[in-house]
Amino acid sequence: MDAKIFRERLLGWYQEHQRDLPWRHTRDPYPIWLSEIILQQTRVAQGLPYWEKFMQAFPTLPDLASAEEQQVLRLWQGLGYYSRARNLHACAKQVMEEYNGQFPRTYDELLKLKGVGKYTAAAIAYFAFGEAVPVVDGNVYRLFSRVFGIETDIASSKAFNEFFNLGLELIDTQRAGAFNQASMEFGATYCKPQNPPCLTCTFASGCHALATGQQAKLPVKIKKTKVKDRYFHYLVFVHADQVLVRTRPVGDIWTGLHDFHLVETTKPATPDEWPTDLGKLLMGHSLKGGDVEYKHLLSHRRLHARFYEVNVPEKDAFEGLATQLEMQAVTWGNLENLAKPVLILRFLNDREI
DNA sequence: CAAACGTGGCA
DNA sequence: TTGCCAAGTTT
Repeated sequence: MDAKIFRERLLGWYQEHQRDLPWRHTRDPYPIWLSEIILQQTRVAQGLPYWEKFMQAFPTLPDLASAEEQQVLRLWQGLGYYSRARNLHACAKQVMEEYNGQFPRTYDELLKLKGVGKYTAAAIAYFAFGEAVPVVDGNVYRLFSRVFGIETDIASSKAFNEFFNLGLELIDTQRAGAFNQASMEFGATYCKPQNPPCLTCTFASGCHALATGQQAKLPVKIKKTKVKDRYFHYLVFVHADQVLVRTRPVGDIWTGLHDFHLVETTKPATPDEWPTDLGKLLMGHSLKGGDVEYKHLLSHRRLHARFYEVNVPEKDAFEGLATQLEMQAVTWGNLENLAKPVLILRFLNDREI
């Protein structure tokens, strides 16, 4: 399909069907950057409330830069991929210190910012500064691969260059218009991963995938990792209105966030089957619970968390137990008042600790 | 460059 | 229920 035809159809569709999103009403790079970080691997419906929360709490870049990292993480709770929150904060400080509080205006400079990769740099360069750089995200991979019949594995590194170069051909450098927004929007809401409505599509004539019935096969994405199961047996020690929390170790899921002491197994296990003596040890200490299960599903792993609430009548008597359990970096606190970001699991909502 | 990183919606 | 995967970046 000719570049001009593609562009006209895409922009024609977009004019009719674009969503009204708050970060589209501005060219201020700050709210645009914030939206792009939040929307990495995240749907608009899920990210929008967070964008609003952040804009409320930190209306300007200096507000965010001068905040405590803990406060940023607390606001990010529940969104996932928490390194984004740390990079967000680090980036804000970086722009304040290295760029005099002004976002750099070019793709190459934007790429140097923390948490800003090829996609986000292109998006900001385009949306805030009008640089005609094509964005290549999951939606663009899908749209281009289907319409033009590209069978390159989109997980491979050369795929990016191939799609980026195609984007350069398709984008109109003279009057770039809303090309990038339109291609992402179309991929997100019309040329969907499953069951796209091809018969009424504006690209119905000329689409390679429709002509060959390859909609479900494209884009090609080779997946390799197999699913692993992890079983977390949480011990929630409770004393009056306080619980024992700890900082999660670096190098694992939820790094630096807070949760409770846990025993991990690779299979379902009851306390007496745990690889430590913990289960037996706790039998004498009113171990209750075991009825709250939190299932966490990822593309390549399944997390199963079960919670055991352990009542601690006297903190002093507990010290010996804590030593035996080899518990480290733990502190007592009221979850509501903790000044630290706490990993909110369903358990907490259920129990109102 | 493969692997790791969260969560929630959908069929 | 299970699998797929979404406006990606970092290591």
